[in-house]
Amino acid sequence: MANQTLVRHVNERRLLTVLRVEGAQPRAALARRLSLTRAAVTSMVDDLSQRQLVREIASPKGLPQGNRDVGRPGINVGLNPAGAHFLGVEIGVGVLRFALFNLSAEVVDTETVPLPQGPSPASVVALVAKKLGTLRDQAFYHESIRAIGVTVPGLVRSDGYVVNLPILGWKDVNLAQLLRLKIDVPCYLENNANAAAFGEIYSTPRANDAVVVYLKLGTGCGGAVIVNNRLLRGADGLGAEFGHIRIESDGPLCSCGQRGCLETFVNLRALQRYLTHEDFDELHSDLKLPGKAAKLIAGGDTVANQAIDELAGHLARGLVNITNIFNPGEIVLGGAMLPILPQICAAMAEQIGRGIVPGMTMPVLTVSSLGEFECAIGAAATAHHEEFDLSNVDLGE
Amino acid sequence: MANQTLVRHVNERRLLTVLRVEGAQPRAALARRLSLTRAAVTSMVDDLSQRQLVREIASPKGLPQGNRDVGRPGINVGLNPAGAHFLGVEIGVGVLRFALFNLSAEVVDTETVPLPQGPSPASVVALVAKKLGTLRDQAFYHESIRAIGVTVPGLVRSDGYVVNLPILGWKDVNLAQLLRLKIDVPCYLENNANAAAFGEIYSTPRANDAVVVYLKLGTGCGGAVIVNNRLLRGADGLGAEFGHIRIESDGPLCSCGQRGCLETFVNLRALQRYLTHEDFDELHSDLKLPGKAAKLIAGGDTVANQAIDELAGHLARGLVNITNIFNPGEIVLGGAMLPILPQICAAMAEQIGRGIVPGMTMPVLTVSSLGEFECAIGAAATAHHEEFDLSNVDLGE
DNA sequence: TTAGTTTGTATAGTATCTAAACATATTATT
DNA sequence: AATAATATGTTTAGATACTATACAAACTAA
Repeated sequence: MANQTLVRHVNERRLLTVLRVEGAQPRAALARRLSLTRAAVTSMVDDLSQRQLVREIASPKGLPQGNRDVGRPGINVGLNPAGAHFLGVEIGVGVLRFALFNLSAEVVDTETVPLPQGPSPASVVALVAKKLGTLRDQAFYHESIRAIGVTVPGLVRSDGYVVNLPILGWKDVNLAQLLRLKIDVPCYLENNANAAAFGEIYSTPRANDAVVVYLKLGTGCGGAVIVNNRLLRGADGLGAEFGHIRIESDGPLCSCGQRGCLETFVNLRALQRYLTHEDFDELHSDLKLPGKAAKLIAGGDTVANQAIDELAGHLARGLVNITNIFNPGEIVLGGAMLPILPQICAAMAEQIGRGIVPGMTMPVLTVSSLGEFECAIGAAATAHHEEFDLSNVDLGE
Repeated sequence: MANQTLVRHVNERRLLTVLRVEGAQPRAALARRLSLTRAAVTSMVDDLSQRQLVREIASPKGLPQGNRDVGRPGINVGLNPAGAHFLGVEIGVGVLRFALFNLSAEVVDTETVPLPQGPSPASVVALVAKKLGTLRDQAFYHESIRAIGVTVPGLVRSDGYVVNLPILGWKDVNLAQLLRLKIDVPCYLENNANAAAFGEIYSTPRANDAVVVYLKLGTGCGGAVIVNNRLLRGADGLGAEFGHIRIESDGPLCSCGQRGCLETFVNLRALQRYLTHEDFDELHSDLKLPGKAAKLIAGGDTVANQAIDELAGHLARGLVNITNIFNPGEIVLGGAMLPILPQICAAMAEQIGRGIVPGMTMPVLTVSSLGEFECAIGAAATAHHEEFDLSNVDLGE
């Protein structure tokens, strides 16, 4: 598509994105912001208003251009949050998490549903369809759910196949197709680390040209990179497998078959090892461990502090590589280690600063702001992005 | 800009890109290819024809749709190669290389000019301006040079500053500004590895969604990544510093201050060390060494073969990390090591295959096709891309 | 009250697309 | 050789969505 409707399509997404990121504004301000005439904005607002996506907002009153209080005051135009909703689904181990986004990309509902061990893909899809039905029974959501995003804790190929998901017992499942057969709105599939990263920049928008690296630290060590508000994807739709950066010539055997992978030094099991100097089975990795460790640290526990330093030392070596490769402006850490991430960041800063190539700016280290539902929120953000975000406009080759 | 002219702008670049990549075609074929009407293509061709960018090509005759030979034959429309030219400049150590592109992205002229040690930025810019003048003295190029691309062997920040170029003795030089003051066509600045990578995909176009990793092996070990026909850039405009991936906990001291960097194991000096078991000074690194080594290998020399294997072993460890991070469909090797790159590729394949995460497709290992002028050609490609390539269309936030 | 400023809408003009019709150039069939 | 079939390239009318300009409306400042 590269005809006149492309222009409207682009400008509509530009307008919606500006409203989402910068909030409600009068038409005249939007016209200046988008380098369009007021007439063009009037026409777009009329159209979007009819489609329930934007609305006039009585107060606070929109002020005229400049600081001066002269001139006819504008009427603020803002997103109509209830005009569209997006359901985000995290398929986790033993748990299904839902997060519902409105058009303003705000979380308006969350739910956690237990999942049996080794659930069949069909049963999970049925639970998603059921959640959709339950939401639609409420008049408020009846017609407004536009798309669904689903994340899985593993590799999602661009054709919608879940190639390998040993923790769920899935292999070569065409999850995208299963979803599409049972659900009558567009479904988007995403890896959980990718989604969490995307949720982060959607919830707290960064500059358009920001390069953000995201690391999800939990039972494994997944990653994602965002450039120009888009996820970086490889040839198979994979990529950013930061857990398998090799930081040692030797070391514990990794699930990938190599030795010395970052993931073998930075995960919950390793944290337990650093804390107790004993090696437990991977399957017993304690999701509450980071919380306990955080308490120990707060209490001034030396062993816990040393354990954090040891983990941070390994992670920093991986992050030096990652920084030299991507030159990110920001590195966001998230995942189950959330409670101790501030300590980890603090422990790494100096080592990373020393390791990166001269002339490169040290990335800002931050902690994810989304918490437990980060993947589900990211899934919702993925769906929102596909339907309404400017950065997703396709010029068609 | 998101008004009607955007549509024409996009379609024009789509058309020019299709003609460049797929060759001359009748208007009807272009209309099908671009999902436009024949009328729209007629209008565009009229316009581009007047601007000397495309022309009708008498033979070979354009065949009608399908295999059948019925219907009025089309008149092939192709690029007018002489309609625009782009000068690529490589600022190297002791040498200035020029490559001239025509609109079809074919190299129509190359030249090598010696450069004194530690040349001043101004003197280099003067040599570039002189070359431009000389070309313009020829009637053929008089009005057609549209843009200039310049590469430097070091970090180029997005604001046009060359931050640090110790081999030339430059530091914090605003080269972009110096060029713009002396040269009356748009000038684009690029790091040499980035440019070489870009030249490679421009000379042999890949699929639009191809992920290509490029490594430049010479006195150092630079890199570049291309996604969606665009170079990946970091927050400072840097990134892809593959030479500073750390593959060992310890090792020779690197210029970046770390130990264990890939670059200390994979460069000309290291190759010399593997060949002779003696360590020479970096400054004496012999650019002809790879050629000599290739001859030894062709002669069945055991030591040379072992040296290649040793170098390939280290490089493969870096490439495993890079592959897991980017999931590239292809890895292209280039640079001064060109003569021995086929051997290096062969020696690495198995090790890389073993190291990458399960489920990921092994990238194809290829050798750059451009040779000595790869950076200058890449610089010309950068200029061509900025002026005429679809992948450079900006929707404006 | 009047002038000045800014907003939002209305109207005319413009660019560029699509759709449909048509003249043209060729092959296939009678 | 005449006619039918098919595809190309151009022309024309209509649709879309922008800009430019004008103007009524709503406010502040003098």
